[in-house]
Amino acid sequence: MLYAGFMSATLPPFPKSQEPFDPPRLLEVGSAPDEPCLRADAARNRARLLEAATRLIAEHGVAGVTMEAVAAAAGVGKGTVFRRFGDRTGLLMALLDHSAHTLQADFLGGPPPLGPGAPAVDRLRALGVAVLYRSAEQLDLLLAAQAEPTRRHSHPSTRALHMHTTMLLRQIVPDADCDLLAQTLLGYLDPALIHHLTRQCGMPLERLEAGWNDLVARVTGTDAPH
Amino acid sequence: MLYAGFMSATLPPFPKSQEPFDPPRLLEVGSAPDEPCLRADAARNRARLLEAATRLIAEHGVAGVTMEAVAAAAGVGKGTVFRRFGDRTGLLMALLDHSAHTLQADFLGGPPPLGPGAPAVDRLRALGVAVLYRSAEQLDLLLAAQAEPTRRHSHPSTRALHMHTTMLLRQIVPDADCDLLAQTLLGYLDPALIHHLTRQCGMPLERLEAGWNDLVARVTGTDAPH
DNA sequence: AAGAAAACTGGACCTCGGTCCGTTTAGGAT
DNA sequence: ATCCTAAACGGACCGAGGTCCAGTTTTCTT
Repeated sequence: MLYAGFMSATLPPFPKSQEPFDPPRLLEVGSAPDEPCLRADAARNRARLLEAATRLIAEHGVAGVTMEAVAAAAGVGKGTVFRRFGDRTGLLMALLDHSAHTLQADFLGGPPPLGPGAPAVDRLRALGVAVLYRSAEQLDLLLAAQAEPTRRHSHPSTRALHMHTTMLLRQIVPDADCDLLAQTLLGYLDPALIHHLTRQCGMPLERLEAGWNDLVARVTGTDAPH
Repeated sequence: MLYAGFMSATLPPFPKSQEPFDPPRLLEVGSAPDEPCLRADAARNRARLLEAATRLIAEHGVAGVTMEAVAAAAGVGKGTVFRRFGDRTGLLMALLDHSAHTLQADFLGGPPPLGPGAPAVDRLRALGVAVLYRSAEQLDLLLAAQAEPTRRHSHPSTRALHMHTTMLLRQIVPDADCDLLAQTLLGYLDPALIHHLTRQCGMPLERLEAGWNDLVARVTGTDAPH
């Protein structure tokens, strides 16, 4: 959605297909029934590739996920991997897609306090904690998937999280610049930061969790929980 | 300071030199008179390389700064560039070193409100604004120099900024987890975020500045300025 | 069923960051 | 002045990400 423009612009008469890539359709709420419907062989190869990548991670860690290795392990050519996922980041993101989608479903339509029904502050608190633990779980993958700085904030799942946070904030502090406030809050949940704090500084997750609650309290001007 | 360990560990009997690199000595306050004192030729080449890199940026933008191109432009071998700066990030960082050092001198010993003498809250506000404008100026370089997520928070200049921020916070809200609070605040000043907000969302710097002041007010529980 | 367009495939190829190691040189000691 | 050694040098080399395009397969149309 950022490259599509210039990509198709650069090949006037030729195959004209291009603009491949995996549609990380996330912003839609429920499970979208309208899969982009890949061609049968393409869908099969996509599945194989994801499976191969997962296996490689299990065996050699994220660093072992070489585009060539994945291709080989899946029994396809390298070009196929790139056509499907765009680049390495795209492949790794695809691996994270499921958990991202789950999280999203949870805060959009799941049970309170994460989902609708609870007061906004509580939802916000729950959101941070949920993200925190999910990130801690998949930290390596998240770090590796971290796109170049220019794209970080454009990824659909990031956008969705940001939109949701902004919306919650607007219910709590309607007069603030909730857009910026949301960015700040989410910054606290950045995988790189979590990595630094937990693995390099040795902080336990509980402290980060407390820090989140405190942060929410300060930023929204509400009381800390309990 | 993170690699030194394992690097020297991997070459037992050999040249044993290694652990090359540019000492980004930043944490020392004044200008350190004890340069690591490179050999004459090394110092000359270092200067040439930085100059060449600067020229390349001016001509082709940051993307034009290829290690090989820099080496060629400086009339040295590629190995020399790596020996001096470790990797591309190191080279780019070195380019930023001067402005980083200036900023640091300013908040450590410059005139108020940035330097000592003003109330801590004012210093904190001034700090954010200063960082904001410096980042906006050197945004491309900062983005390109952004190290892999694992190292981001270990860089000396980042550490220094963090330490200083923590210290200021401790004077304002002694009972808070100032370490985490500082991380949050600094997260707001992350180049990637600034890039996103100003260039992708089209926000003017003034809004970011206001956002910073508001954030400081909320986090420290003080009043917004004016 | 046949034909054509669209989509997909695979691997040769390119670039660039990073490593290695045999050679050269600075500069202190004798 | 000479020697000696640690330091610096440079460019061949390697691996990985990413591009390209000629050839193949699927799917749609008639």
